[in-house]
Amino acid sequence: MAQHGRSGCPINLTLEQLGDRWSLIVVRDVMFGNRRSYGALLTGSEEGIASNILADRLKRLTAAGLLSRAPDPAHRQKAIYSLTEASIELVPLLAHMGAWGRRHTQPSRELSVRAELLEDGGPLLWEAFMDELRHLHLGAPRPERSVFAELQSAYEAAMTEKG
Amino acid sequence: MAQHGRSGCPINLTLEQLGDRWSLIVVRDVMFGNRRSYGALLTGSEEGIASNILADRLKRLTAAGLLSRAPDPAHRQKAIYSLTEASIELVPLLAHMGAWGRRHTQPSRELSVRAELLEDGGPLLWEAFMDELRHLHLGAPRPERSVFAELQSAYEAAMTEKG
DNA sequence: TCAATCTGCTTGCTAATTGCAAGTGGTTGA
DNA sequence: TCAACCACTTGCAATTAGCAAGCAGATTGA
Repeated sequence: MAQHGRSGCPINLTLEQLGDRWSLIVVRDVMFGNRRSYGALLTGSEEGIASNILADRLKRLTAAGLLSRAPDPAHRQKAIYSLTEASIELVPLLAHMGAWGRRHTQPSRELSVRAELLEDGGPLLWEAFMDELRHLHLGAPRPERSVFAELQSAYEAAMTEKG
Repeated sequence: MAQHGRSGCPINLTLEQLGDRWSLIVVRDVMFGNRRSYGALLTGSEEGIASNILADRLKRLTAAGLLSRAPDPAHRQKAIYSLTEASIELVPLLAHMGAWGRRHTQPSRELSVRAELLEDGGPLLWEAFMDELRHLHLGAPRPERSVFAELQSAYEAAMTEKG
């Protein structure tokens, strides 16, 4: 019952795993950007994560069971990171974070369209997206609907519109 | 459009405000524990927050518009901290964090009952709770249902059961 | 075949943040 | 009047963040 942490409160325990400035950014990029390798996460990073911090977070998240790591058959040096069921179940949390941020911070338009879509779609859309992530990361059968493609095309449309 | 932060992504901006180990703990204690003063937050802290960190977080959260600060008429030195509309709208986020923590960490039973109630109640319960918080913190009219009392009695029942 | 490049990290180093312990100075109640 | 109280500060050591450079194995191209 008594865990090593500060308290047994589930909110606190979640915060102990994810309560820092970078862990959820990494999860977000794997999840919504489908960036699956160290290099893709480093160079694609909107926020400019430092290489040592990325390396550290990949280790911690893997140790915590939020990412899994497999060798890339096409490139012996490379590893492929995948979401786990635990991190896939962060979808509703990230959707709410996006929704709150959209309302109470000053986000840029292009980077908000996905959050808006997720918010409007609600739990039904989240479930569909989670099913798709289970296909992409856990080898589950491919679902009919591709929320990922919907989010991506909305994002790209907003990007070209911006120019 | 270009804000001072790392990027304009709403998830990132939320993380920049709340992505640390203590900010949401403070909000949680004001929200669910109705701890409204520095002393109440310090001595009631389940996780044992340090006094300087509490002082720092109260300042930051107030500056960010997540708490408001008013003098206590009964005690000139004291201040009363209240939630704002922005922090009241964190209810769904905290509910999801509790739900995720219940599933993917090892929380203690007593500290999980409120999270369980919130999870089972869903968005309808969250809205009722938010209405009550608007009454307690923003002076809105008192709603009929007191989710606060429901959560509290469930928590106390679990505590006496534990002994 | 072999040099150039790429990839996934590591290593130094400095600045900022965390957290403990002790202190400070106004406030209150007897 | 004075001891207890209360809301913070301050000093200091330890951890963490973040920049810049380096490095070894893998791959690519001529």
